[in-house]
Amino acid sequence: MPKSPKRERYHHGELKEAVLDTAIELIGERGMAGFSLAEVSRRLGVTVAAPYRHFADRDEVLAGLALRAVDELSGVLRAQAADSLPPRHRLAAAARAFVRFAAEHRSLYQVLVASGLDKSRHAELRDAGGRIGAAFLDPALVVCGGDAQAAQRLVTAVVATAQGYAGMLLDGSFGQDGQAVEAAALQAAHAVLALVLGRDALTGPAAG
Amino acid sequence: MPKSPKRERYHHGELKEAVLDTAIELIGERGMAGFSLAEVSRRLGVTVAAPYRHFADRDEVLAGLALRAVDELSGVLRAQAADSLPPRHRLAAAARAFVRFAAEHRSLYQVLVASGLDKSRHAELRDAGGRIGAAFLDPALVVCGGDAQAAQRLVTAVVATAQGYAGMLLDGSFGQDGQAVEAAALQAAHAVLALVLGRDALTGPAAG
DNA sequence: GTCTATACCCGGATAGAC
DNA sequence: GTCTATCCGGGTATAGAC
Repeated sequence: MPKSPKRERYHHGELKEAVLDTAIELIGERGMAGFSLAEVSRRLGVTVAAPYRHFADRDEVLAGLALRAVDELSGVLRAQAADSLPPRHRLAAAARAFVRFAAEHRSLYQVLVASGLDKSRHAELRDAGGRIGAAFLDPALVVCGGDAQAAQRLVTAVVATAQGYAGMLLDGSFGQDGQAVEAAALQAAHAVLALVLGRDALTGPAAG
Repeated sequence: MPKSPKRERYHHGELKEAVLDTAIELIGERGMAGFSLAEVSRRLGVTVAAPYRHFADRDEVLAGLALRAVDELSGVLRAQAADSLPPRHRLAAAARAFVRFAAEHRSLYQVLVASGLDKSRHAELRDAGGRIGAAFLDPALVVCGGDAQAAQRLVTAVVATAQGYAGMLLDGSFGQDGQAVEAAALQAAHAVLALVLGRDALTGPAAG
Protein backbone atom coordinates (compact mmCIF):
# COMPACT_ATOMS: atom_id res chain seq x y z
CA MET A 1 0.00 0.00 0.00
CA PRO A 2 2.43 2.72 1.00
CA LYS A 3 4.87 2.32 -1.89
CA SER A 4 4.17 4.26 -5.07
CA PRO A 5 0.77 5.67 -4.05
CA LYS A 6 1.52 9.21 -2.92
CA ARG A 7 -2.20 9.62 -3.58
CA GLU A 8 -2.68 13.15 -4.77
CA ARG A 9 0.01 14.23 -2.36
CA TYR A 10 -0.61 14.39 1.33
CA HIS A 11 -1.39 17.78 2.69
CA HIS A 12 -3.12 17.53 6.03
CA GLY A 13 -2.95 13.77 5.95
CA GLU A 14 -1.67 11.75 8.83
CA LEU A 15 1.91 12.36 7.90
CA LYS A 16 3.30 11.36 11.26
CA GLU A 17 1.98 7.82 11.10
CA ALA A 18 2.82 7.62 7.41
CA VAL A 19 6.43 8.50 8.14
CA LEU A 20 6.66 5.70 10.68
CA ASP A 21 5.04 3.21 8.30
CA THR A 22 7.35 4.14 5.47
CA ALA A 23 10.39 4.07 7.73
CA ILE A 24 9.56 0.48 8.61
CA GLU A 25 9.27 -0.35 4.95
CA LEU A 26 12.55 1.35 4.13
CA ILE A 27 14.46 -0.33 6.93
CA GLY A 28 13.04 -3.63 5.80
CA GLU A 29 14.53 -3.10 2.36
CA ARG A 30 17.85 -1.46 3.16
CA GLY A 31 18.54 -2.17 6.80
CA MET A 32 19.09 0.29 9.62
CA ALA A 33 22.04 1.90 7.86
CA GLY A 34 19.88 2.67 4.85
CA PHE A 35 17.31 4.64 6.79
CA SER A 36 17.05 8.35 6.20
CA LEU A 37 14.32 10.90 6.62
CA ALA A 38 15.07 12.19 3.16
CA GLU A 39 14.33 8.87 1.51
CA VAL A 40 11.19 8.42 3.57
CA SER A 41 10.00 11.83 2.45
CA ARG A 42 10.69 10.99 -1.16
CA ARG A 43 8.66 7.81 -0.94
CA LEU A 44 5.75 9.66 0.57
CA GLY A 45 5.85 12.36 -2.06
CA VAL A 46 6.46 15.14 0.43
CA THR A 47 9.45 17.39 0.74
CA VAL A 48 12.24 16.71 3.17
CA ALA A 49 11.08 19.58 5.35
CA ALA A 50 7.60 18.23 5.99
CA PRO A 51 8.45 15.56 8.57
CA TYR A 52 10.11 18.16 10.76
CA ARG A 53 6.67 19.46 11.71
CA HIS A 54 6.08 16.12 13.40
CA PHE A 55 9.52 15.06 14.56
CA ALA A 56 12.23 17.20 16.07
CA ASP A 57 14.92 15.23 14.33
CA ARG A 58 15.92 11.90 12.88
CA ASP A 59 16.34 10.27 16.28
CA GLU A 60 12.80 11.10 17.24
CA VAL A 61 11.58 9.04 14.31
CA LEU A 62 13.66 6.12 15.47
CA ALA A 63 12.34 6.59 18.98
CA GLY A 64 8.82 6.47 17.60
CA LEU A 65 9.60 3.21 15.88
CA ALA A 66 11.22 1.81 19.01
CA LEU A 67 8.14 2.70 21.00
CA ARG A 68 5.95 0.90 18.49
CA ALA A 69 8.25 -2.08 18.70
CA VAL A 70 8.09 -2.23 22.48
CA ASP A 71 4.33 -1.86 22.48
CA GLU A 72 3.74 -4.55 19.92
CA LEU A 73 6.32 -6.98 21.21
CA SER A 74 5.31 -6.74 24.83
CA GLY A 75 1.69 -7.12 23.76
CA VAL A 76 2.46 -10.32 21.89
CA LEU A 77 4.46 -11.64 24.80
CA ARG A 78 1.80 -10.86 27.36
CA ALA A 79 -0.76 -12.68 25.28
CA GLN A 80 1.42 -15.78 25.25
CA ALA A 81 2.31 -15.59 28.90
CA ALA A 82 -1.26 -15.19 30.06
CA ASP A 83 -3.11 -18.19 28.78
CA SER A 84 -3.96 -21.31 30.69
CA LEU A 85 -0.99 -23.58 30.04
CA PRO A 86 1.40 -24.64 32.79
CA PRO A 87 3.76 -21.78 33.60
CA ARG A 88 6.87 -23.32 32.06
CA HIS A 89 5.02 -23.70 28.80
CA ARG A 90 3.83 -20.14 28.96
CA LEU A 91 7.45 -19.07 29.20
CA ALA A 92 8.36 -21.30 26.30
CA ALA A 93 5.47 -20.02 24.21
CA ALA A 94 6.47 -16.44 24.91
CA ALA A 95 10.04 -17.16 23.83
CA ARG A 96 8.76 -18.76 20.66
CA ALA A 97 6.59 -15.72 20.01
CA PHE A 98 9.56 -13.45 20.64
CA VAL A 99 11.59 -15.16 17.94
CA ARG A 100 8.69 -15.12 15.52
CA PHE A 101 8.18 -11.44 16.16
CA ALA A 102 11.80 -10.71 15.35
CA ALA A 103 11.37 -12.47 12.01
CA GLU A 104 7.96 -11.11 11.10
CA HIS A 105 8.64 -7.56 12.19
CA ARG A 106 12.29 -7.50 11.37
CA SER A 107 12.50 -3.74 10.96
CA LEU A 108 10.89 -3.01 14.30
CA TYR A 109 13.04 -5.57 16.03
CA GLN A 110 16.19 -4.15 14.53
CA VAL A 111 15.30 -0.67 15.69
CA LEU A 112 15.02 -2.11 19.16
CA VAL A 113 18.36 -3.90 19.23
CA ALA A 114 20.54 -2.33 16.56
CA SER A 115 19.50 1.25 15.90
CA GLY A 116 22.27 2.78 17.94
CA LEU A 117 19.55 4.93 19.46
CA ASP A 118 20.29 6.06 22.98
CA LYS A 119 17.18 4.80 24.71
CA SER A 120 18.06 6.47 27.98
CA ARG A 121 17.56 9.82 26.27
CA HIS A 122 13.94 9.11 25.40
CA ALA A 123 11.62 8.92 28.37
CA GLU A 124 9.12 6.60 26.69
CA LEU A 125 11.87 4.07 26.07
CA ARG A 126 13.73 4.29 29.33
CA ASP A 127 12.06 1.16 30.63
CA ALA A 128 11.81 -0.68 27.34
CA GLY A 129 13.74 -3.65 28.63
CA GLY A 130 11.64 -3.72 31.74
CA ARG A 131 8.41 -3.87 29.79
CA ILE A 132 9.67 -6.79 27.75
CA GLY A 133 10.86 -8.63 30.82
CA ALA A 134 7.67 -7.92 32.73
CA ALA A 135 5.73 -10.01 30.27
CA PHE A 136 7.63 -13.08 31.47
CA LEU A 137 7.44 -12.34 35.14
CA ASP A 138 4.17 -13.94 36.19
CA PRO A 139 4.87 -17.44 34.96
CA ALA A 140 8.45 -17.14 36.16
CA LEU A 141 7.23 -16.35 39.64
CA VAL A 142 5.03 -19.41 39.64
CA VAL A 143 7.87 -21.59 38.40
CA CYS A 144 10.08 -20.24 41.15
CA GLY A 145 7.48 -20.75 43.85
CA GLY A 146 7.23 -17.06 44.60
CA ASP A 147 10.95 -16.40 45.01
CA ALA A 148 11.20 -12.97 43.43
CA GLN A 149 14.95 -12.94 42.99
CA ALA A 150 15.03 -16.37 41.44
CA ALA A 151 12.20 -15.36 39.15
CA GLN A 152 14.11 -12.31 38.01
CA ARG A 153 17.13 -14.42 37.19
CA LEU A 154 14.96 -16.78 35.24
CA VAL A 155 13.34 -13.93 33.34
CA THR A 156 16.74 -12.58 32.40
CA ALA A 157 17.82 -16.00 31.20
CA VAL A 158 14.67 -16.43 29.15
CA VAL A 159 14.95 -13.01 27.56
CA ALA A 160 18.62 -13.57 26.79
CA THR A 161 17.84 -16.91 25.22
CA ALA A 162 15.02 -15.53 23.11
CA GLN A 163 17.15 -12.59 22.03
CA GLY A 164 20.02 -14.91 21.23
CA TYR A 165 17.98 -17.19 19.00
CA ALA A 166 16.41 -14.16 17.34
CA GLY A 167 19.84 -12.72 16.61
CA MET A 168 21.11 -15.97 15.16
CA LEU A 169 17.99 -16.34 13.06
CA LEU A 170 18.30 -12.85 11.63
CA ASP A 171 21.95 -13.21 10.75
CA GLY A 172 21.37 -16.43 8.90
CA SER A 173 22.58 -19.10 11.31
CA PHE A 174 19.38 -21.06 10.76
CA GLY A 175 19.48 -20.74 7.02
CA GLN A 176 17.49 -18.54 4.67
CA ASP A 177 14.38 -20.53 3.87
CA GLY A 178 10.99 -20.33 5.48
CA GLN A 179 11.60 -23.21 7.81
CA ALA A 180 14.33 -21.26 9.52
CA VAL A 181 11.90 -19.15 11.49
CA GLU A 182 9.99 -22.06 12.92
CA ALA A 183 13.16 -24.02 13.61
CA ALA A 184 14.63 -21.15 15.58
CA ALA A 185 11.39 -20.41 17.39
CA LEU A 186 10.93 -24.02 18.35
CA GLN A 187 14.48 -24.45 19.54
CA ALA A 188 14.16 -21.30 21.60
CA ALA A 189 11.07 -22.71 23.25
CA HIS A 190 12.88 -25.96 23.97
CA ALA A 191 15.83 -24.08 25.40
CA VAL A 192 13.51 -22.25 27.77
CA LEU A 193 12.07 -25.53 28.94
CA ALA A 194 15.61 -26.76 29.52
CA LEU A 195 16.38 -23.63 31.52
CA VAL A 196 13.34 -24.25 33.69
CA LEU A 197 14.21 -27.90 34.16
CA GLY A 198 17.75 -27.04 35.17
CA ARG A 199 16.92 -23.85 36.96
CA ASP A 200 18.62 -24.88 40.17
CA ALA A 201 21.87 -23.96 38.46
CA LEU A 202 20.62 -20.43 37.75
CA THR A 203 20.38 -19.20 41.28
CA GLY A 204 22.97 -20.93 43.40
CA PRO A 205 26.70 -20.92 42.75
CA ALA A 206 26.15 -24.29 41.15
CA ALA A 207 29.03 -26.03 42.81
CA GLY A 208 30.51 -29.24 41.45
CA MET B 1 48.10 6.05 22.07
CA PRO B 2 46.87 6.12 18.53
CA LYS B 3 44.98 9.38 18.76
CA SER B 4 46.94 12.53 18.02
CA PRO B 5 50.29 10.90 17.25
CA LYS B 6 50.45 10.70 13.48
CA ARG B 7 54.20 10.33 14.06
CA GLU B 8 55.96 12.08 11.23
CA ARG B 9 53.28 10.85 8.89
CA TYR B 10 53.20 7.32 7.65
CA HIS B 11 54.59 6.72 4.24
CA HIS B 12 55.42 3.09 3.77
CA GLY B 13 54.24 2.25 7.23
CA GLU B 14 51.93 -0.61 7.89
CA LEU B 15 48.91 1.38 6.91
CA LYS B 16 46.66 -1.60 6.49
CA GLU B 17 46.95 -2.72 10.09
CA ALA B 18 46.86 0.87 11.27
CA VAL B 19 43.56 1.41 9.50
CA LEU B 20 42.07 -1.60 11.23
CA ASP B 21 43.40 -0.48 14.62
CA THR B 22 42.05 3.01 14.20
CA ALA B 23 38.73 1.74 12.94
CA ILE B 24 38.35 -0.23 16.15
CA GLU B 25 39.15 2.86 18.15
CA LEU B 26 36.70 4.97 16.19
CA ILE B 27 33.87 2.47 16.47
CA GLY B 28 34.55 2.28 20.18
CA GLU B 29 34.01 6.00 20.47
CA ARG B 30 31.16 6.60 18.05
CA GLY B 31 29.58 3.23 17.41
CA MET B 32 29.14 1.43 14.12
CA ALA B 33 27.17 4.29 12.60
CA GLY B 34 30.03 6.67 13.29
CA PHE B 35 32.57 4.69 11.33
CA SER B 36 33.93 6.12 8.14
CA LEU B 37 37.11 5.61 6.18
CA ALA B 38 37.47 9.35 5.93
CA GLU B 39 37.59 9.83 9.69
CA VAL B 40 40.00 6.94 10.08
CA SER B 41 42.28 8.51 7.51
CA ARG B 42 42.17 11.84 9.29
CA ARG B 43 43.15 10.26 12.57
CA LEU B 44 46.06 8.53 10.96
CA GLY B 45 47.26 11.67 9.27
CA VAL B 46 46.91 10.27 5.79
CA THR B 47 44.64 11.40 3.01
CA VAL B 48 41.35 9.72 2.33
CA ALA B 49 42.78 8.14 -0.79
CA ALA B 50 45.55 6.22 0.94
CA PRO B 51 43.50 3.38 2.43
CA TYR B 52 42.21 2.48 -1.01
CA ARG B 53 45.60 0.99 -1.82
CA HIS B 54 44.88 -1.61 0.85
CA PHE B 55 41.12 -2.01 0.77
CA ALA B 56 38.87 -2.11 -2.24
CA ASP B 57 36.14 -0.25 -0.42
CA ARG B 58 34.59 0.50 2.91
CA ASP B 59 33.06 -2.94 3.29
CA GLU B 60 36.43 -4.60 2.93
CA VAL B 61 37.60 -2.75 6.01
CA LEU B 62 34.61 -4.00 7.94
CA ALA B 63 35.28 -7.49 6.65
CA GLY B 64 38.83 -7.21 7.91
CA LEU B 65 37.55 -6.25 11.32
CA ALA B 66 35.04 -9.06 11.31
CA LEU B 67 37.77 -11.52 10.47
CA ARG B 68 39.85 -10.28 13.38
CA ALA B 69 36.82 -10.60 15.62
CA VAL B 70 36.16 -14.18 14.59
CA ASP B 71 39.82 -15.12 15.01
CA GLU B 72 40.16 -13.58 18.44
CA LEU B 73 36.81 -14.70 19.76
CA SER B 74 37.09 -18.26 18.59
CA GLY B 75 40.62 -18.37 20.02
CA VAL B 76 39.39 -17.24 23.41
CA LEU B 77 36.54 -19.73 23.31
CA ARG B 78 38.74 -22.64 22.32
CA ALA B 79 41.09 -21.87 25.20
CA GLN B 80 38.19 -22.03 27.63
CA ALA B 81 36.67 -25.12 26.13
CA ALA B 82 39.90 -27.08 26.12
CA ASP B 83 41.09 -27.14 29.68
CA SER B 84 40.64 -29.96 32.16
CA LEU B 85 37.35 -29.12 33.85
CA PRO B 86 34.28 -31.28 33.48
CA PRO B 87 32.67 -30.67 30.11
CA ARG B 88 29.62 -28.80 31.39
CA HIS B 89 31.93 -26.36 33.14
CA ARG B 90 33.98 -25.92 30.03
CA LEU B 91 30.82 -24.89 28.21
CA ALA B 92 29.94 -22.52 31.02
CA ALA B 93 33.44 -21.03 31.07
CA ALA B 94 33.34 -20.51 27.33
CA ALA B 95 30.00 -18.72 27.61
CA ARG B 96 31.41 -16.54 30.36
CA ALA B 97 34.41 -15.75 28.17
CA PHE B 98 32.11 -14.94 25.27
CA VAL B 99 30.28 -12.32 27.30
CA ARG B 100 33.52 -10.85 28.62
CA PHE B 101 34.87 -10.66 25.09
CA ALA B 102 31.83 -8.72 23.96
CA ALA B 103 32.43 -6.19 26.71
CA GLU B 104 36.20 -5.93 26.44
CA HIS B 105 36.31 -5.84 22.66
CA ARG B 106 33.06 -4.08 22.13
CA SER B 107 33.97 -2.68 18.74
CA LEU B 108 34.99 -6.01 17.33
CA TYR B 109 31.93 -7.69 18.72
CA GLN B 110 29.65 -5.07 17.23
CA VAL B 111 31.20 -5.50 13.82
CA LEU B 112 30.36 -9.16 14.13
CA VAL B 113 26.72 -8.77 15.10
CA ALA B 114 25.64 -5.29 14.03
CA SER B 115 27.71 -4.06 11.13
CA GLY B 116 25.11 -4.81 8.52
CA LEU B 117 27.95 -6.42 6.59
CA ASP B 118 26.84 -9.18 4.28
CA LYS B 119 29.07 -11.96 5.54
CA SER B 120 28.03 -14.33 2.79
CA ARG B 121 29.77 -12.03 0.31
CA HIS B 122 33.16 -12.38 1.98
CA ALA B 123 34.69 -15.81 1.70
CA GLU B 124 36.75 -15.52 4.87
CA LEU B 125 33.60 -14.86 6.85
CA ARG B 126 31.28 -17.32 5.25
CA ASP B 127 31.72 -19.78 8.08
CA ALA B 128 32.12 -17.27 10.88
CA GLY B 129 29.23 -18.70 12.84
CA GLY B 130 30.56 -22.18 12.35
CA ARG B 131 33.96 -21.30 13.73
CA ILE B 132 32.40 -19.81 16.84
CA GLY B 133 30.14 -22.79 17.36
CA ALA B 134 32.96 -25.26 16.74
CA ALA B 135 34.71 -24.03 19.85
CA PHE B 136 31.84 -25.39 21.92
CA LEU B 137 31.48 -28.67 20.11
CA ASP B 138 33.92 -30.95 21.92
CA PRO B 139 32.56 -30.50 25.43
CA ALA B 140 29.02 -30.56 24.06
CA LEU B 141 29.69 -33.94 22.47
CA VAL B 142 30.93 -35.31 25.76
CA VAL B 143 27.90 -33.94 27.59
CA CYS B 144 25.64 -35.55 25.03
CA GLY B 145 27.39 -38.90 25.16
CA GLY B 146 28.49 -38.71 21.56
CA ASP B 147 25.09 -37.93 20.06
CA ALA B 148 26.11 -35.50 17.35
CA GLN B 149 22.69 -34.08 16.69
CA ALA B 150 21.97 -33.49 20.34
CA ALA B 151 25.38 -31.87 20.71
CA GLN B 152 24.63 -29.53 17.84
CA ARG B 153 21.37 -28.47 19.44
CA LEU B 154 23.18 -27.85 22.69
CA VAL B 155 25.87 -25.81 20.96
CA THR B 156 23.22 -23.67 19.32
CA ALA B 157 21.51 -23.12 22.64
CA VAL B 158 24.78 -22.20 24.34
CA VAL B 159 25.78 -19.77 21.60
CA ALA B 160 22.32 -18.20 21.63
CA THR B 161 22.46 -17.81 25.36
CA ALA B 162 25.91 -16.26 25.33
CA GLN B 163 24.93 -13.94 22.51
CA GLY B 164 21.77 -12.99 24.33
CA TYR B 165 23.51 -12.07 27.55
CA ALA B 166 26.15 -10.19 25.58
CA GLY B 167 23.48 -8.21 23.79
CA MET B 168 21.68 -7.35 27.00
CA LEU B 169 24.93 -6.35 28.63
CA LEU B 170 25.88 -4.03 25.78
CA ASP B 171 22.54 -2.31 25.67
CA GLY B 172 22.58 -1.57 29.35
CA SER B 173 20.22 -4.15 30.80
CA PHE B 174 22.80 -5.02 33.45
CA GLY B 175 23.56 -1.42 34.31
CA GLN B 176 26.52 0.74 33.40
CA ASP B 177 29.06 0.15 36.13
CA GLY B 178 31.99 -2.23 36.12
CA GLN B 179 30.15 -4.97 37.95
CA ALA B 180 27.75 -5.30 35.06
CA VAL B 181 30.22 -7.27 32.97
CA GLU B 182 30.93 -9.87 35.61
CA ALA B 183 27.28 -10.12 36.56
CA ALA B 184 26.28 -10.81 32.99
CA ALA B 185 29.16 -13.19 32.39
CA LEU B 186 28.40 -15.13 35.53
CA GLN B 187 24.70 -15.37 34.82
CA ALA B 188 25.46 -16.56 31.32
CA ALA B 189 27.64 -19.30 32.75
CA HIS B 190 24.89 -20.31 35.16
CA ALA B 191 22.35 -20.34 32.37
CA VAL B 192 24.55 -22.70 30.40
CA LEU B 193 24.78 -25.03 33.37
CA ALA B 194 21.00 -24.91 33.61
CA LEU B 195 20.72 -25.76 29.92
CA VAL B 196 22.98 -28.75 30.45
CA LEU B 197 21.05 -29.88 33.50
CA GLY B 198 17.77 -29.64 31.65
CA ARG B 199 19.08 -30.71 28.29
CA ASP B 200 16.53 -33.50 27.92
CA ALA B 201 14.07 -30.78 26.95
CA LEU B 202 16.35 -29.57 24.15
CA THR B 203 16.20 -32.62 21.97
CA GLY B 204 12.85 -34.29 22.41
CA PRO B 205 9.49 -32.65 21.87
CA ALA B 206 9.43 -32.17 25.61
CA ALA B 207 5.91 -33.36 26.15
CA GLY B 208 3.94 -32.56 29.28
C1' DG C 1 52.47 3.89 -1.28
C1' DT C 2 51.03 8.17 -0.52
C1' DC C 3 49.55 12.92 -1.93
C1' DT C 4 46.71 16.57 -4.33
C1' DA C 5 42.66 17.56 -6.14
C1' DT C 6 38.32 16.77 -7.38
C1' DA C 7 33.79 14.93 -8.86
C1' DC C 8 29.78 13.28 -7.02
C1' DC C 9 26.09 12.26 -4.17
C1' DC C 10 23.57 12.31 -0.05
C1' DG C 11 21.63 13.48 4.52
C1' DG C 12 20.32 16.87 8.20
C1' DA C 13 18.32 20.85 9.11
C1' DT C 14 16.35 25.71 8.69
C1' DA C 15 14.04 30.22 6.83
C1' DG C 16 10.33 32.06 4.90
C1' DA C 17 6.46 31.87 1.53
C1' DC C 18 1.78 30.09 0.96
C1' DG D 1 1.03 21.68 7.49
C1' DT D 2 3.41 21.66 3.54
C1' DC D 3 6.40 23.72 -0.11
C1' DT D 4 10.49 26.13 -2.17
C1' DA D 5 14.94 26.99 -1.75
C1' DT D 6 19.12 26.61 0.33
C1' DC D 7 23.12 25.95 3.42
C1' DC D 8 26.21 23.01 5.38
C1' DG D 9 28.81 19.15 6.33
C1' DG D 10 30.35 14.74 5.29
C1' DG D 11 31.42 10.28 2.99
C1' DT D 12 32.95 7.38 -1.20
C1' DA D 13 35.71 6.90 -4.71
C1' DT D 14 38.87 7.97 -8.66
C1' DA D 15 42.71 10.19 -11.69
C1' DG D 16 47.10 11.49 -12.01
C1' DA D 17 51.35 13.46 -9.95
C1' DC D 18 55.46 12.28 -7.17
